[in-house]
Amino acid sequence: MSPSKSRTDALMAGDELSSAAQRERRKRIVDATIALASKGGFDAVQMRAVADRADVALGTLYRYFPSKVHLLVSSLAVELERAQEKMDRTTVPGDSPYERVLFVLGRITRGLQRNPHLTEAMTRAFTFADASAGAEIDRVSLLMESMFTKAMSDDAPTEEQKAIARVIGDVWLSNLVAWVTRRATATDVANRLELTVRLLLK
Amino acid sequence: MSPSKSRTDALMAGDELSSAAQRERRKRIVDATIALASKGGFDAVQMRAVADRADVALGTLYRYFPSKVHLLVSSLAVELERAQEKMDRTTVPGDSPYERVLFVLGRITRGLQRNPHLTEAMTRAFTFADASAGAEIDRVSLLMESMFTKAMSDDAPTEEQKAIARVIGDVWLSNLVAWVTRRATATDVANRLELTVRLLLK
DNA sequence: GCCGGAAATAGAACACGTTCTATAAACTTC
DNA sequence: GAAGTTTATAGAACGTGTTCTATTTCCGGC
Repeated sequence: MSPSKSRTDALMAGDELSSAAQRERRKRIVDATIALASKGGFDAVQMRAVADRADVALGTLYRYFPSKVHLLVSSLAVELERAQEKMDRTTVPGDSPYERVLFVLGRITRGLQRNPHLTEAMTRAFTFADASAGAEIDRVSLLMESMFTKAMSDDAPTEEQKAIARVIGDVWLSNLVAWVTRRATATDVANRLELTVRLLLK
Repeated sequence: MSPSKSRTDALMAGDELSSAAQRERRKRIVDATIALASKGGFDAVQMRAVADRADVALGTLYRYFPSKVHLLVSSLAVELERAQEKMDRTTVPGDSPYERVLFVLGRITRGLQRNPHLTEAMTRAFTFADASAGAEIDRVSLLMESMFTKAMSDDAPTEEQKAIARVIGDVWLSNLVAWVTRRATATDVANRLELTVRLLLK
């Protein structure tokens, strides 16, 4: 089914690229993706345009990322990691898990809403991903989960906390999608998230 | 943006087609869609193949459903309505909302899992839909919400119950997608749903 | 029955994701 | 530093969703 799997996976993992030139190419590709997505959303991330902008050949792009969905989900992971790092450098205010989770949620949500096109591109790729992008999806899911468990407590999360974090993640994503597709306003999203977290943590 | 909107909407609404021939065409199209999706999932629902199988021209197909996503989401609505009707004829067992919701959830989930390809096609279309399919999406969302609120109580749902139903719907969909993309087993899904409903209703 | 406009048809055409081919450049290893 | 291998390049080619065109069929009002 996928003859060159191991090589491709190695390239996708990203941390372990043989040469500096390759790490650079990869970065240029992700940057181009984010730039195009920020400007025009999912549809504007056209593989030929990404290749052009990143100054690589189309074939090279496909060697690094086996599909548009992989590309966008990997970029989402990159963005979430950035957000996570920023969050780690912040002291999250609030006395209860409820307050702290809401703070984190609000912060990230507003961050994403500041760049609607990018958010649209990434959430659509994320939810459209098929089995072949399972690894990337799991990576993002774990990032999200840990984001919320960290907000609940500094200690290692309990199973229940993980479950709560997953539920919050699901609701969060679904509301982000609703916002992106104009079926919900930013206020709707904030209200629903607040309500959800209340149901789960109060 | 969409010059022929009103006409298209009329056709899409489906209940109000001018002639019997048109209602028939529409039904043939949805049937063909479901048949193809059942056999090979999202990718097998090719517009030319749907048109062929429904015995309509490609242009006609597009007159009735402006995109593949509209087509699949409308089919999902049809299927959910069927499930809802079946459920309405059933007396849902269980003394608490918790038990009753779990029953409904388990029933529908197993129903969908009996036809994995169809489920894959529909959930992917649903989550990939963009703003232009907002109406269809809302229709399906409402169906889902009412499914769960009905399980909670026979009376008109409170705001809190609606909120809970929405959260359950979000988690349900997300787990269905995880199952469809092989990131979760049927058991995983059942466990997570149970856990979620417990958190919300116990 | 006939006419005019709407709807349906067959099929070409186009756009973009993806794959393939042939060639060139960049590396490894000796 | 030359030979062989891997990686990158340019661009053609292909598949499928979507749109367009020209023609034909259908349907409601006369």
